[in-house]
Amino acid sequence: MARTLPTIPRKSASQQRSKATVEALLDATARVLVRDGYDRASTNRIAAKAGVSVGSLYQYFPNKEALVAALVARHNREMLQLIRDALKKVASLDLATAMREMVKATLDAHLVDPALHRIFADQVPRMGQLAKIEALKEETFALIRAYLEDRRKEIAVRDLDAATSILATTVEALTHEFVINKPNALDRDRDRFVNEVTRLVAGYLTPGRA
Amino acid sequence: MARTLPTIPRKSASQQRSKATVEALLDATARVLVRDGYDRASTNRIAAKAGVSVGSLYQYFPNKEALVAALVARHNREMLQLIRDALKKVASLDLATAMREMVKATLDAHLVDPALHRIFADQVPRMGQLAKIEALKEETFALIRAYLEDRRKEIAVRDLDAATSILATTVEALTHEFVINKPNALDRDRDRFVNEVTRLVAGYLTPGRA
Amino acid sequence: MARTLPTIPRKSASQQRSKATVEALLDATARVLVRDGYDRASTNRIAAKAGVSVGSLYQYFPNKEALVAALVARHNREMLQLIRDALKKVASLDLATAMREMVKATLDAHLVDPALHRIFADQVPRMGQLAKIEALKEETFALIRAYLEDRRKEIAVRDLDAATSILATTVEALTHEFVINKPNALDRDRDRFVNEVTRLVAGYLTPGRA
Amino acid sequence: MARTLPTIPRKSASQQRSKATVEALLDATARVLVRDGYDRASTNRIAAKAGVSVGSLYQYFPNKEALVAALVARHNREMLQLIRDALKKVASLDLATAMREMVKATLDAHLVDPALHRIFADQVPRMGQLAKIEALKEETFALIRAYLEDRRKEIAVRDLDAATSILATTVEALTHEFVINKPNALDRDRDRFVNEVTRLVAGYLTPGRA
DNA sequence: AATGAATGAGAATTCATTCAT
DNA sequence: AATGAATGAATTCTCATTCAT
Repeated sequence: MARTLPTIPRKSASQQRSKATVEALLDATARVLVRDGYDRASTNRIAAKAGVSVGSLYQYFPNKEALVAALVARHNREMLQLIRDALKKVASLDLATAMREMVKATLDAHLVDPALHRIFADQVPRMGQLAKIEALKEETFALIRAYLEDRRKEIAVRDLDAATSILATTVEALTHEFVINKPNALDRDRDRFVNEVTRLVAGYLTPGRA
Repeated sequence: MARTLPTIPRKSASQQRSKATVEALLDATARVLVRDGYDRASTNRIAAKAGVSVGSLYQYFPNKEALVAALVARHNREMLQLIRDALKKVASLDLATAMREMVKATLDAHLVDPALHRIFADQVPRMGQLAKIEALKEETFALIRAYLEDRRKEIAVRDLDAATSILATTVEALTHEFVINKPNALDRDRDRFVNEVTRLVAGYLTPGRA
Repeated sequence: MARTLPTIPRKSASQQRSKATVEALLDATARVLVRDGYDRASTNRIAAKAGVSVGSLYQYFPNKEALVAALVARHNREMLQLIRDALKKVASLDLATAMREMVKATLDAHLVDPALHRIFADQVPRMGQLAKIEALKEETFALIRAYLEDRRKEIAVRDLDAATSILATTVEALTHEFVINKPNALDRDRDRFVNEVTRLVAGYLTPGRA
Repeated sequence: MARTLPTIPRKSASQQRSKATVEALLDATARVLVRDGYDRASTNRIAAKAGVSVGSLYQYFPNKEALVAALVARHNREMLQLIRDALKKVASLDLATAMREMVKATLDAHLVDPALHRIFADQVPRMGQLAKIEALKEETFALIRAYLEDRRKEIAVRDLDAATSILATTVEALTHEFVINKPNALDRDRDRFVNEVTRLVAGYLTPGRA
């Protein structure tokens, strides 16, 4: 029997395969990290879980850090997408409403994969490449900052950079704290959390109004 | 006349020796962590830096985690002491002033040993015993909460627990963020940082007043 | 004509490699045990002697105990094979002759590698997995028991299990004692040893006949 | 108040104290061996259990092996005493009865401290000094041999040394096997065990009579 | 004599990474 | 490109023994 000739161009096929392998590896990394913790997440274990040989892992990632960094990046991209979408819709809204949407989006972002997020926060050392994967922060900063610029007149703070930092950090930290350490409070009353944080930051930007 | 009995108990000599060894080990751990990072901080390296044998290290700490945990605890205790002292003096002061003192104390606490603090934040995995040691922040919570209780009437937030969480988390996170990622801003204008954070939290507690 | 497919499966190469490594490790373990004793037989030393890295050792054996257990098992299997072969041929023979063959086979078994056998007896702690590996002597028990069952009528002992235990233990212990502690006696007069032990056990099974 | 002068001569006092310490150490060794196994029985642990400092342990025993050897020796002495007493009374008795008494005494000896005996058999490596502490065997051999000499005429074996070896080894091994691996059988029917073993060895010495 | 802190060689084991097939 | 066997440096931890007090 004649061997069937491949109908799909080789390159494309292998490109697709590559992509699938990379995704499988990232998925496996996430699962192993969550299940076993960072310290027990060896490259061999991850490759096995991905149904791929260690050799293949190193075909796509030069070292363990790069693998984890890629996963962090993917996770951040997913979170960022939510923030981006939310802030896109907010341009025309008043400050308080805009802040509320931002808080909600941040919360949604943190709920994308809380278990994985927790591992990143608690166990993955932020050093080397990992230290730099703060792209999430940077774009969030830029987005917020752009919105505030638009509303400059309504805002009581002169130094927009500082205000943006404070805003972003506060919302991020409070969301993180509650998602990680007080998930029950959120389950019970998500709206109250959003209200309070919104009030906190809105009050900061426009004192006296609240 | 009977031979004078030794007034200093026998044990004290070796007890002092023990204590010195433990201190040396903790100091060495701090130095090695800061210099080499968590991953390169092996027990042998730490013992060597402490001028002590590995055996001695394990005489006092059952494993590496316990050693680092003890250091974290010591560091936290030092930071906590500053917060405690500040809040002690604050009982009779008005809200805004009290908040300002709290922010200043938190900042001082973070400046006790920023390099070490950064290692803890970035590299030391929070698992096992380490996860629990954050419990020291429970005392901060209690202290703040007690103050707020006293001033309950002036405060616009009903749920004191939630308010305390938000307050503590916000001040801690902002301080951390600026100490770690924007040290220059602090060097340039520490007062402005304190002002802004104070305004943020005071505004949250007593809206309309600011 | 289509390219000839490789007749030898890909895997076989690496499978053979694996097998060779395992064999090399077991051989090295035996040699190191005999030369240096159990306590000095470190996994690193064994790996070195096998011309293999420690890592490979742990690829195939989860810990030192498993390695030694595998060696004990291999040794027992070799010994058992001799017993098995001997008892196979003995089914139709009379009791005294059968016992003699069993004694001879046991002696041969103990002479497979007396030095190694001595290490096992004297130095290898029988704990954990090792404790269970003596289970191989269960097959000896079963073989003997089956033979006795066949000859039940000629035997003066009612409880066959007890008789088998006594038989097996006696022959084993005497052989061990002489091989280990009185090798000269055996060198001088192997037949006398066989005669005496045979008489001992045959007399037990069929008193009055001897 | 005047210090009471010691009424008991110093030397004797400290000699008694020494003896007590040594006993405490041996007792502690036995308990730790049984509880934790040979590998986990460290000198520090033993000293602690004995209520004595490690330093003191080394005052009385030059090294760990000597300590264990002393314990083995003490245990053997206790066992031997039983054998000795039994064989003393047996001089005038006929072969079968004498053998029976010897088997019973051996069994009693093995029941002195079966747990400890098992540790010695299973876990304590017989090397160095330990290899030589077969004094038990040697004296037992001598005692049995002396008895057989007396009864030479009734015995069918010419080589008394060989016969003694076979006798001693057989009884010892069977007793050991049953005490260690078939304790239930003994609990149920101790007499049967004694009967069978007696018959085995008596039949060997005086064939045709049984 | 006793104490117990200190020692440090050495053991088991892991895991990121390489490379022959 | 994939495979997975092999590598070996590095790490944690133990424990018999010593010795200053």
